[in-house]
Amino acid sequence: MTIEQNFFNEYRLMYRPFTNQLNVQLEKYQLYSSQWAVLRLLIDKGPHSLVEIANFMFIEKPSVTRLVQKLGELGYVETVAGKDKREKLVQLTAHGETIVQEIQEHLKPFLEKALAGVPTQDIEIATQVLARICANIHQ
Amino acid sequence: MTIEQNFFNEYRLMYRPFTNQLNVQLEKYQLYSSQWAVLRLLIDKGPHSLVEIANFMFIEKPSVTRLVQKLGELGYVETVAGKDKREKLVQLTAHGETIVQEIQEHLKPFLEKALAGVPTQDIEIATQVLARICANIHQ
DNA sequence: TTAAATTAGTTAGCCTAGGTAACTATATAC
DNA sequence: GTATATAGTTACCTAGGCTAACTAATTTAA
Repeated sequence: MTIEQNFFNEYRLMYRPFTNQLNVQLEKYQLYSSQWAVLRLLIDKGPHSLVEIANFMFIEKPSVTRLVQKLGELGYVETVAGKDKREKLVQLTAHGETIVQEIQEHLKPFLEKALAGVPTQDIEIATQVLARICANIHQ
Repeated sequence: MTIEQNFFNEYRLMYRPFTNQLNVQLEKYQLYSSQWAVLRLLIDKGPHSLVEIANFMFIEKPSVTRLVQKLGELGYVETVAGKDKREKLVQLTAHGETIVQEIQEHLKPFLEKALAGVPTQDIEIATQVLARICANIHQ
């Protein structure tokens, strides 16, 4: 087994357990991890159109439509007119901003437990590796 | 955004694009990445029962049943009697072993391209980080 | 300046990769 | 010898995407 194969093996092995447990953490906010990813984007980088969200998350437009619809029903986001009549800007509601901050606090111990015993520097290196792969994959 | 949040952000962002492209690579062998993961386990660690595969991959028994059924239809694996009449051991067929080696060669450039520009040492660190998280998550 | 092409978003229906509940058959414990 | 546990299967459900085909608005080009 090469070092590359081993890396991607571990990468894949972690995905389900982590996502499942994250979904459990998010249950009390009626959210799934995919929806949480949208909220994270909005709080970190401000309002975005649906196409922008799709490009950022590397998913297709119809997937974004559903995610945003669900977040809208929960009252966490709202859409406002964009720079032309086609575009919709998605932004957090006041309630949404409060909830996102609450969730971030709620998730903190979970994420810290997941990374327990890992030196900060190693987390940073691993983060850079993942980002680099993402860039490599998209040419 | 904390360093932990940033790590898991990058982790999640990479998942779909990578899996989608891996599935494209595996298309000519009529395999999906989930099925490939089973073949990888069998070639690396020898024959396993369905329950063992489930435990190793952190998925449920019915999911393994389906994966193994599909691999059986393709002629890549076969099941033989286990240590009692309930247990089935899943092992690669002769054809399966040939194919797995062929696929590993086929995937090599793809995986290397994905990790292009990443120092070997950083890959190792990232691999350890992922393995540690996996362990932390399962207590 | 109108016709063709492009872009933002939606709807409908599909797929992968899982999951749970409930079952059968065999094995173990009391 | 009955109760419990274990290996595997079947049926059905869910998350988190996908493509194709559409509408409405905008831009390009003839």
